Amino acid sequence: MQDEYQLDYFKENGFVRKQCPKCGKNFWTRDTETEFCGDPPCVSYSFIGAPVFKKEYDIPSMREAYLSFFERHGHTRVNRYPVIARWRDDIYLTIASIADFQPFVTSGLVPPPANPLTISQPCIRLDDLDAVGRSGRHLTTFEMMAHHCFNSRGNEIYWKDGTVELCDSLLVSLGLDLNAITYKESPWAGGGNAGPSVEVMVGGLELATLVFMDLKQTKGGSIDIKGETYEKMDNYIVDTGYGLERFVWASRGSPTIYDAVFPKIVNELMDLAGIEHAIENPEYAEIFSQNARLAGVMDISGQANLLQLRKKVADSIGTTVEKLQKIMAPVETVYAITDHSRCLAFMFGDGIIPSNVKGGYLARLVLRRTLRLMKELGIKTPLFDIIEMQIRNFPEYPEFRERLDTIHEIVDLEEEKYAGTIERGTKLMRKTAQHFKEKKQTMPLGELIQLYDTHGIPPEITREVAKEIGVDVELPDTFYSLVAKKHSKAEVEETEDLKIEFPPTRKLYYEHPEQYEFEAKVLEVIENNIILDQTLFYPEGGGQPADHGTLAINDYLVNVVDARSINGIILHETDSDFGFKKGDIVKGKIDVERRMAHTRHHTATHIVNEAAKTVLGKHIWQTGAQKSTDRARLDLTHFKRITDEEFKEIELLANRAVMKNQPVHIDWMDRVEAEKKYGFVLYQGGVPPGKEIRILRVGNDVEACGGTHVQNTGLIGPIKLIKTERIQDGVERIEYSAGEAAVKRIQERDDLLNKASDALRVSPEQLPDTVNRFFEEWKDFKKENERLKAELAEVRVKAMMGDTIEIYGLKVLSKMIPNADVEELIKAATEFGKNDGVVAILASDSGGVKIVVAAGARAQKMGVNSGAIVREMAKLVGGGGGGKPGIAQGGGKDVTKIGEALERGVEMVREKVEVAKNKKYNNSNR
RNA sequence: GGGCCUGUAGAUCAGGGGUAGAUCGUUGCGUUCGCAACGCAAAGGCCGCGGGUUCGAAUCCCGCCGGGUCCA
Repeated sequence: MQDEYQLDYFKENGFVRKQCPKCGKNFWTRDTETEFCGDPPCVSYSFIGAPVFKKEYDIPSMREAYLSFFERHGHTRVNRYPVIARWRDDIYLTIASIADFQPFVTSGLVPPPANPLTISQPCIRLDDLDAVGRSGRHLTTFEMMAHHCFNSRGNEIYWKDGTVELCDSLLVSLGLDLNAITYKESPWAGGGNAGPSVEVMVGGLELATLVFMDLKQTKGGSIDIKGETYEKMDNYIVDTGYGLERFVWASRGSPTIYDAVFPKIVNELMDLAGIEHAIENPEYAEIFSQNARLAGVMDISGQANLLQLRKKVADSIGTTVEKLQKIMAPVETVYAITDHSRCLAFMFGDGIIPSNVKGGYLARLVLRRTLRLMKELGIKTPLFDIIEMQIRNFPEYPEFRERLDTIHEIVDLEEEKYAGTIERGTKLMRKTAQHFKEKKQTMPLGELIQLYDTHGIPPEITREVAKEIGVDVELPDTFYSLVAKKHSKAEVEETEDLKIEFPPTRKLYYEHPEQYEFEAKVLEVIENNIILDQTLFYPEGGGQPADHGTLAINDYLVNVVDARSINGIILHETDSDFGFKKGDIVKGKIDVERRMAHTRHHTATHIVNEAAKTVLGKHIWQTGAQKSTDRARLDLTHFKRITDEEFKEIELLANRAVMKNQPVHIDWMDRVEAEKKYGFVLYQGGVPPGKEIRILRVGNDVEACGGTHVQNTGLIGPIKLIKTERIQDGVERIEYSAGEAAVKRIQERDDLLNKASDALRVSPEQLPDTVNRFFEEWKDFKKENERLKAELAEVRVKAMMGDTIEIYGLKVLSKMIPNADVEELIKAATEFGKNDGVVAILASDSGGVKIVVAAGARAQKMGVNSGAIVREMAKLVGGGGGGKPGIAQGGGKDVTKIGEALERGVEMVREKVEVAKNKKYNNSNR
């Protein structure tokens, strides 16, 4: 690997290769005096208070300086991509500039938008969330300035030498002394690729990383890195990343990156929090500088490490940890809020919708964290105001301002939701804490994890409430990592793809969407799969299921039950064995009805999507769609439930779009050109591979889409929305039917309505009122019934009072009440039980056997247990029962045994009382 | 995508196989010149929906619908 770093450029420009005596890593420098690799902890920051460039920059001027430098050096400037990586399914956020070009450009499948190119890509990384604000250098959101160059064998634009030379020239153009640069060797691997790389160190700060990506991970590859094997790629890529914020910081030499990058916002927030931030005060500035220097050489992710940092800083400036903590903590919190709100501005500006899953969850995570930090400082300003401040501070992102209203609504809603969670959580915590207080126990860790995991109660709140209640809690620093441990990682399944080498199947379904029969030559037969040279069979894709149909030679015919596309080769799966051979000419026929239903639903999906966007707002984005013959569904990001009115409006607009009978335009376009013209909104339904993409336009909706579509919207027929469903927080699903399926759906609805109104003998118009009336009446009758039963019970009790027999001074009633239900028996028995020395044993024959026994207080004292009596009696009638000593019920099936059971009940009373008496007698004799 | 929690009176929640409860709110009565407070009383429940187990389900099991929350 070390040969990889022997660049001609280094040799020709007087560089020397050295090994760092501290970390053992190799590095290149022009300055023979340089001893260490230039990377903390081997060295510490030297640029603080000593800016490295000839002038101070802010974000826009630095970005412009960079991009125009590379433009002057033959690169094409490319617009930034969104921070939400919508074109990828493996990551939610754009974490690096190269992410913009993965996977298709880097794999060579799709040409880059320009080559070489330069870009300044906003990125979000939440890995070091805890360190943000404290370290003086960590940010969740940063712009990665980059120049990329995509080389292929025989067509190299520039490679390592050119890259390092460009880096040198850039730094010189900014006024840096070349001797100050150290290029540290640092092999890079990630995401299935790898290659040599150098880190560009200046003043102890890593300003950039230059990666030379030329390896891909392959089973059995010849190059071994960290236990994985790699092989050389045919295309090799210059992947650089220059930290815009770090460049600005280095140009200013301020104590923290936050003060360098957004001084205005930091100051405003300091004011809001009532903190004096006298960064001009030398003494104060020195504390922060020292903190940043020391933080630069330490890992400060856990509480313990933070304390260690505090100690070091306190020692070095001669103060106590407590005093330092008092000064640092609030300021660090302000820094964190500044960073987080900027992160949120980007997330929401690019249209992320908060959710409990996926990317939306990350937005919620940051948002809630920010709210907690604000609460800590007592900042009462609505979070939106701070985000708005950020957005107004980015003149270079005008697109964010257009979304302000939606962002306002979303943020306010999220703030409300969080307040609700905290309120519920606090209550629950109080209850739980009280419970442990009463038991005089410490609240165990498991309980706290449970509270956080299932109810989202952060440990800060837990601690606060515990203090208030006065109970001890077990709360370690590593709380969050313990929570993380509780959740095991999901296994990624690997799909084995079939290795087949054929020319791509000619797609007749695109060329002749109106045809249903075709002839083709059999190219290969693999088990039940047939590969043809051309086909009308649409393979499953874009949420549209595969076509079914038949393949035939003369009279010999087989059914096609599935069609799949693998790298452009279409496999036709058949349901039975067949005698087709390579070279046969077959006649294919697709199931027209099935195809038409799919086609209608597919075009309808685009129309519903457009209608939903009009009704709900521009923020909605398709997250999934599925079509079938009788219905289709569309999942959309939306931050609240779709109301009935909106539902109807979407349906109406969709049908209007149909009735306009608009043409459906389908064009194959160069991918780069299409992206330029329409933007990423093209990729609602996913990102298709390839240089050319199929662009579908219906009305205002433009999407890359590989499905089959009608030629004019009128052919869709009616679109009937069926229902909406909230499949996740922040994602709404709309279900609908189109064409014949819609007609059937409407008819089904009518049937339901008719059946319901027929049952009540009213017309459908009167159904709501009538149902309402019936329901009200039913409730009234129920109450009436209950009252009457109570009354009846009273009457019965009076009437039966004379039928009791005396057992040891207890009045015992044993009676069968024909046709009485359990409730009546209970009411009567309870009524009896109110008379003190009474035991009521009642039974009835309604729906089998029902038994109820009630015993008054004195009877219970004398040993009568209703539950035991019922259990015994119920056994006789072939059932079971139980209850409390005062009242119990049970039942069985054998009606003929009722009399016997009643007798047994009376007997039981006698036995119980006798047993109790003897016991008492024995006890008193002891 | 994978967990976990949850749905009971207008609101907040208890109960967790055996007669559906508490607090607040509502209404009426009492006390008061009136109000607040207080005292007494009452009204208000398909215990989310549909199945299953059981003599019996708000309670246990399964499915659906709704809400919450964590992880990647």
